[in-house]
Amino acid sequence: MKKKSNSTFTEEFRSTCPIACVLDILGDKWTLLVIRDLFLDKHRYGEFTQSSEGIPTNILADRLKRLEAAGIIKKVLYQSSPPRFEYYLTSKGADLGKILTAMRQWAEHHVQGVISPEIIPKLEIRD
Amino acid sequence: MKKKSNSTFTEEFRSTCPIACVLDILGDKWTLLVIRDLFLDKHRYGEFTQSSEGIPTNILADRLKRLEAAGIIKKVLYQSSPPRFEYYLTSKGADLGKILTAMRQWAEHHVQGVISPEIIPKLEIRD
DNA sequence: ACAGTTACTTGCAAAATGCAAGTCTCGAAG
DNA sequence: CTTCGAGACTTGCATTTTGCAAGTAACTGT
Repeated sequence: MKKKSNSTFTEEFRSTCPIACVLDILGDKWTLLVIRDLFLDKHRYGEFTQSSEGIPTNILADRLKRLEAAGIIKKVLYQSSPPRFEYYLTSKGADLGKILTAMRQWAEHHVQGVISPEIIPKLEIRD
Repeated sequence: MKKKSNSTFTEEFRSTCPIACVLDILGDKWTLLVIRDLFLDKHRYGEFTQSSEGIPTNILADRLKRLEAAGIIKKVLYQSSPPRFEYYLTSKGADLGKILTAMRQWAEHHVQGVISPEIIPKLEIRD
């Protein structure tokens, strides 16, 4: 009897390689910048749009949806009329810090002209 | 007198943020998979095309060109008629190892079903 | 009643990606 | 010779993703 491939895995990911999987989740020009902003203590839609790279609002809305679906961020209601949300990293999302740190260090060594932001001492997580 | 902004920096990069710069260099679905393959001791065009994710050949050619232009990889002639090249990481490229390691570890913790490849003991670098 | 704020959504043009097929150079087989 | 096949790309075009501008919706403050 053939085992039915129930797996959403193959639908979501190109291969079982961990690098490929990570890229399928956040391998594009914008996703990690949203994550970066969360690490810089930004939490609201408007704050993300104000970052210097100028993310288009439709892309931002899409990325927030995907990141929430992936369990990397969480939407938290902060006002009920009209309903408004803040976005926070989950612990899964907070673990991306190591990737961002590795990127920052590489850029500091190898890309002339980068200016690294202050590191936020304690990060708020919502699971 | 206004200083003329000679800087290719602003043409190449969206902002001075190190994360944004790294993403401008390798923030897409394929670039880091080519880098991964180099870390797995693959060096020829044909080897890259055979990886399980199935990179389209036009994309591969384009990424190799960009990575070479960015000083992350180096083309090395291994046969002269017809001229054939192998691609090697430069030391700048080899420093991306920390980013890949961080990604691998995140995936091992947070993505069910990934299968990590063996790590190649000593990596050949060509500067 | 009306302007302003926040958080999106929609429509469409432009760019990037993906697939198949084609090219070019040479080495070896017949 | 002539053809065949391998390796490394390139080209053409369809599909998908991105980017920009404008629009919408639910309030709040004046």
